[in-house]
Amino acid sequence: MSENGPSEIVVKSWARLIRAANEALSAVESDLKRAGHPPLAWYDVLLELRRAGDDGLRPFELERELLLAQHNVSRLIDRLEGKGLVHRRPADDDRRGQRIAITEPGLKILTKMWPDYAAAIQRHVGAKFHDEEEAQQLYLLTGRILDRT
Amino acid sequence: MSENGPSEIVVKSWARLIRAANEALSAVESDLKRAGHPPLAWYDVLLELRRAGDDGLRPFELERELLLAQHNVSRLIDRLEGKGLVHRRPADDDRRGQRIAITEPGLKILTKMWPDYAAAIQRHVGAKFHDEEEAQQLYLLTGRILDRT
DNA sequence: TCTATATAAATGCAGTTGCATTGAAAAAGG
DNA sequence: CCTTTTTCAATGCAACTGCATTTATATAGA
Repeated sequence: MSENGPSEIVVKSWARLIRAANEALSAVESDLKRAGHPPLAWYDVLLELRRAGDDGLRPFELERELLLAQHNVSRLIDRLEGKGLVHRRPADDDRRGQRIAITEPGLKILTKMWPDYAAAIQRHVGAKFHDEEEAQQLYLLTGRILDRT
Repeated sequence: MSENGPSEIVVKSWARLIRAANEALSAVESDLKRAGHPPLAWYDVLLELRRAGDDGLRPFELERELLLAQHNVSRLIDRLEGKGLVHRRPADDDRRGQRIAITEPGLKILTKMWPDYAAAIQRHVGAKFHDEEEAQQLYLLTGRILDRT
């Protein structure tokens, strides 16, 4: 699969990949919004921070994990901090940097969002598969695109 | 696959679907930009318009085809018109509406972009597959999510 | 050590998107 | 018909994103 031009079927699966991801994402986002939740990006950040524990993460680590641009992370954290969901403190081993940790209210948001988020995933993605096998296949194929072996 | 909560593998394939689409899309977009091309959204619009032929399309038709918000289409057309790539004229059967058609320069953009676009698709998606079979599978699975049978 | 280079993060500005509203014309319903 | 509702498209405003630049600190190299 590494000849010159893309085959017909590659182009078609490219188009559908983009479209399916888009549609699923907007559907899920809109469900969440309707239920009064913050945008998904917030969930992603908070989830990473919960995983990281009390020490939190450096902004540039978040950047790598979430594939966001640097300035974007900077301002996303601004907003989350503004709502009291995360906490900024200087990194004690690098005076250029800081360390972002999740707060109690931040943890609450995560648990409050999850049921609706899970339901939306099931509704807009899970329910479309005929069996678990298909989910597994999609997992594998998207893994290919992400170079996960 | 339509029980209550999403299974583990559904959640994981959801996450990868979004991420793979994102990464592939930004990689392709960045290739195009580096080559001096306009954003992919322009390509999509122009492609639809070329398909539609001389009569062009109504903005709301573009909206449906491309899954864009109404006001977004409106301004996207503004920009394309500004560059002379499309042409607006009043719809003769509906005085509220208009009809958008592609221009000669618009057609040129399409043909100029395609080689680089195709190469980018191949590089960031096609090359990742082990065989055509896998592309076919992804096509099918994303089709499921889009409710194409 | 002292200078040059690289990295961490913030910020100003422009372009884009989302949201709500508006204006106009068409379709529907009495 | 005439009123009400719906549809098509544009626009003002706020939020967000991308891009380039800036500030500060750390690391590398002469």
